[in-house]
Amino acid sequence: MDNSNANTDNNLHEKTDKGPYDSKEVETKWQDYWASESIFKFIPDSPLPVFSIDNPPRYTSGPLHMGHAIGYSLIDFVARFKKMIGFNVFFPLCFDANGMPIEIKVEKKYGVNKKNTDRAKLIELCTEYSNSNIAEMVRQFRSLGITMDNSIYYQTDSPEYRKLTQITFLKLYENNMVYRKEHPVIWCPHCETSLAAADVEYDEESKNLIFINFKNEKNSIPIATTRPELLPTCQMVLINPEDNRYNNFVGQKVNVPIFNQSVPVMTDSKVDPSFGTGAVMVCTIGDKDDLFWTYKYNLTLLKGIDESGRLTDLAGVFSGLTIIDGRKAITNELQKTGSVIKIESIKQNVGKCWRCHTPVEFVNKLNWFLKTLDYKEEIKKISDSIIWHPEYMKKRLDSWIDSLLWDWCISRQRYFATAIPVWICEKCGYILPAKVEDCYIDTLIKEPYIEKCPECNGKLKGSDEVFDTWMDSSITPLYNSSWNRDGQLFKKLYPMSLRPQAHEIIRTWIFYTILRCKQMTDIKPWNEVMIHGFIMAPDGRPMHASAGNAIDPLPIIEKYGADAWRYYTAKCKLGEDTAFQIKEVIHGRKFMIKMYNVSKYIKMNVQGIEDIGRIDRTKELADIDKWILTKFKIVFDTVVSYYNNYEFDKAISVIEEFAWHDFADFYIEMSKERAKAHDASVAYTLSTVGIGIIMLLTPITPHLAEEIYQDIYRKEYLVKSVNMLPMSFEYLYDEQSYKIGELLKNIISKIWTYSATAHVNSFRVIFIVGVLNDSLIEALKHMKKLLKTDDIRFLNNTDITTKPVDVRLLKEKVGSIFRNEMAKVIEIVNKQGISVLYRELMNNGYIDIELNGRVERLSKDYFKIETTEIVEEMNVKQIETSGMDIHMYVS
RNA sequence: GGGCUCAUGGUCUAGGGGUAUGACGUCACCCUGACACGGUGAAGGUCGUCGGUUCAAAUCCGACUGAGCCCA
Repeated sequence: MDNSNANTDNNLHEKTDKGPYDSKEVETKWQDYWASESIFKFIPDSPLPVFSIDNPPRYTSGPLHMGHAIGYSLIDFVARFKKMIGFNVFFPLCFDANGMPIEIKVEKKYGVNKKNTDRAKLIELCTEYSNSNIAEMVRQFRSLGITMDNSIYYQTDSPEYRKLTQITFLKLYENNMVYRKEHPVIWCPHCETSLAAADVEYDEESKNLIFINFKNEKNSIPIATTRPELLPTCQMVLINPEDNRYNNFVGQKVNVPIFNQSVPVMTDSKVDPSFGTGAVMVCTIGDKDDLFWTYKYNLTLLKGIDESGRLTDLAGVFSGLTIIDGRKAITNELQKTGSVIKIESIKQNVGKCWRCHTPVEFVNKLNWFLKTLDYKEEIKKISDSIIWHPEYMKKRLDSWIDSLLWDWCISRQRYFATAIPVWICEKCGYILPAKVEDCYIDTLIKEPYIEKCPECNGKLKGSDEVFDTWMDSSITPLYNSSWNRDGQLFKKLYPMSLRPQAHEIIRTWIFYTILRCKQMTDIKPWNEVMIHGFIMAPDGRPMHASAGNAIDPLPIIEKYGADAWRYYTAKCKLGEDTAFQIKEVIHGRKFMIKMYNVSKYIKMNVQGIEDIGRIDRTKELADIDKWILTKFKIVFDTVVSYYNNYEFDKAISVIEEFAWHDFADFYIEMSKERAKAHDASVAYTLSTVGIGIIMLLTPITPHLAEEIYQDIYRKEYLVKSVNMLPMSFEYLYDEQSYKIGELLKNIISKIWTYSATAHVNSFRVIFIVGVLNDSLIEALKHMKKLLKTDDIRFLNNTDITTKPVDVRLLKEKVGSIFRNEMAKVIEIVNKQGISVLYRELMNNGYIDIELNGRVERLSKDYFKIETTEIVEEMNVKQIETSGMDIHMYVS
C-alpha cells in the first residue's frame, strides 16, 4: 500500500466522522437515550389503538438464562414493530416474586425452614432476597435493549397485586367455584406442601422392582412392587380376571409379610397382567392407581407416610424413617425373613416436585380446590377463538385439558405467597370470607369482622395457608388491564392483544389464565398467543446446570453486542427448540458491522446534497436505481407481512439477503462509477433504500438502526427516535426496470463466475450479443470496472455463427403431459441426434414425433439447447448464459 | 404407553410433488473511493430407515428408529 492510499483512507474517516463500529458504546448510548426520553412509555389517554402485551413477569429467583434472553427479545420485536405501525404499546416491566423457588433458595442460603423459623421472619427474608435480585435483572433487560415500560411496573408480591388475587378468590367463593375439602393431594415431602397436578414433573429413574411372596396356610402369591415401605398400608391384592395363573387365590386371604395384616385377593380388570407378577398390592396411597382402587373398594385412607416424608406409626419399628431409609430397611427385613423372590432393576417414571425435584407422595388433607373439570369445554372454546403462533401449539393445550382428572388444588402450606383471605372456625370448620374492601388482608394478623362463629360460637382463626403461585400468575391480564379498578382502561386493554411465553407452561400459565379470566370476565384473555421454543445446548440436548452444558448468555451479549444477540434470537423459529450456535451470534455481529459500513458509504454519498430523500427524483432515475427500489418495495412488503405473523426468522433472513447481497454487493457496486461522479439519483436511491432497511431492522436490531438514523436521517425525518418512524415505504413497481436490473445482475454474475473458474482477472473485450435495450447498454458502459474490462462491444446475432453442442428434453416440463409414456418419448427423441433436433427446432420451433401410432408435437420450450457460438475474426470464449436472452463472449 | 414437534452436505439450517436454500468450516483468486469482521468463485448432499401413492417423492400417506416438549 502506498502513502497516497493511506491518506485517502484517513481523509475518508475524517470526512464521515466515524471509526470502526463499537457496539458496546453505541448500544449503551441509545439504551440510556430511550430511557431518558421515555420513548416506549404507554400513554393511557392516547387516541392511538392499543397493543397490549401480557408480558411474563420475570421470576426473581436468579440470573438471566438463555430462555429469558430469547423470550424477552422476541417480545421486544413485537413491541417495537407494533409501535412502528401505529399502536400505543402496553409492555409492562414486571417481576414475579412469589412462591416456593424463592423460599427454597432462602432456606438454603440461611439454613432456615418452616420449623425452625418464624413465619414473619421467613417472609421478610424471602422479600429481601427477591428484591435484591431485581436491580440487576432490570439492568440485564436494559442491556438487551428490551423496551419494557417501568411506568406500568408491577411485582406480584405487592399488596396491590395480591389484593387482586384475593378479590378474585372471594368472587369465586361467592359463586361456588371454589371449595375446601379433605381429599388426597399430591404432596411434596421436602417443601411440605400440597401441589397441583401441573406442578409435577416426571423423570425416568432406575428403581428396584422387588418380588415378594404373600403367603397363607396353603399357598403363596408373588407380588411385585417398587415401594415396599408402603406394605404397612396394604389392604388388598388384585389380579386381572383374565389371568389364569392366580385363579385359585381369588376370594382367599393372604398375609402381608412383616406387618402381618390379612388382606383379600380380588380381581380387577384395570390390573395389567404383564407388569411384574401380574398381582398388585393396593396401598393407600402410593399412586393414582392405588387411589382409584381405594375409592372403588371403599378402603380406609391409611396414612403410611407423613407430611415430612417419614414412615408413620403404622410401620411399627420402622416408624420415623425417611422413605428411602424405610425402603432399604424393610427390603432388608423382607430378605432376612425369606419373603423376597428376586429384585429386578426397572425404569420407572417418577413424579417429582417441579421446584425441588423431590419425589412426590399422596397425602389426604384438607385443601382448597378450584373447580376446573366443569370448565373443560369452555376453555377449549376460548382457546379456539385465540390466534396461536404457531398454530399447532393449541393442540398441546387441548390434549392437556382432555387428560385432566382433578380439580385444581390451590392451597399451599407455605409462607411466601398470597394469603388465603378467610377465617375458619376451630370448632366446626365454618368459613368466614374476608370483605373485598379489606383486601389485601392477612387473616393470621387481622382479627375477623365478627367475633364468633355464627354457627357454633366457636373461635374463628385466620387461615395459615397461602395460594398456589399460579393463582397470582393466572390473573396477569386482569391486573394489567385494571380490571375491577378502572373500567375505562379495562375496556381499552382487555382482552389483551398478546400473550407471549414458552411452550412448557402451556398447561399451567395459559390454561389457568384462560380459566380464571373466563370465570371473572366471561371473555378470552387475549387475542393472540405467541409460543417460543427452548434453546438447547450445542449438542441438541437440554441445558442443565447439572449436565454441565449450560451456557451463560450474559458474557456472549457483552462480547458480541445486544443486536448480535437479538439477530440470533430472530433466527430461532417460533415454537421450535434450537441448539445454540455461537456462530449465528457472530454472524449477527458481522451483519451489524456490514450495515454500519454501508451506512458510512451512504453518508459519504449524500453529504452535501440537501434534502435528498424529499425531492421526487423518480423521473431522473436510471434503470438500476428503479430496479433496486422496486426490489426493495417487494422486500419491504414481504418483511412487514412476516412481522405481522411474528415470523422473525423469515423477516431477518429476507432483510439480510436483500441488504447485504442485493443492495450492498450489487447495487452499490453497480452504481459506484456514477456515485463517484456525484450523481444525485444514486444519492437519492442510496438514501431511500437505506432508510427503508433501517426501518425494517429497527424491531430486531434497534441499536444499530438508531445509531444510523440519528447520524444520517434524523435531520430529515425529524422524529426523535428511529422507533417513532411509521413503518412504510411507498414506491411503485417498475416492471421494465426490474427486468433490466435483474438482467444486469445476471450479466455481472456470469462474467464473475467465468473469471473465477477460468482464472482470468481481466478481459480485453466483452461481446454482448442480442437485442439490447438502450438503457441497458448505457448502464453497462458505467460498469466496465465491475466487469473487469476496458471495452464492451454490443453485437447483433448476425455477427456470429452458432453450432449446437447438446439438445436435451426437459423431463420436468413434459412429464405431466406424457406420464407413463415418458420412457418411450425420451427414446424417440434421443434417436434423432443433436444436429437434426437442433435444425428442426430452430427452423420450425417444434419437432413432431410418432408415439404409439399418433403424432405428438414437442415445442422448443421443452428442450434445453446448448450451443457454441463463434464471433468471427476474434478468438473468443463463450460465457454460459442459460436462461437469458443474450449471449456473451470474452476475449 | 399417548399427544405435539423435529430428522436435509463435516456442522447448523431454508424449502415442502419435477435430484435442493443459505450460513459456518474447507480450498482458489481478489486490499476494487464503506467494509479483509470484506468481495468473487469452487468442492461437498442419492434430504433418518423401510414400505405405499404417482409418469415423477426430500416433499404426500403408513410403519419404524432417534431427539425435544407435554402428559399417563
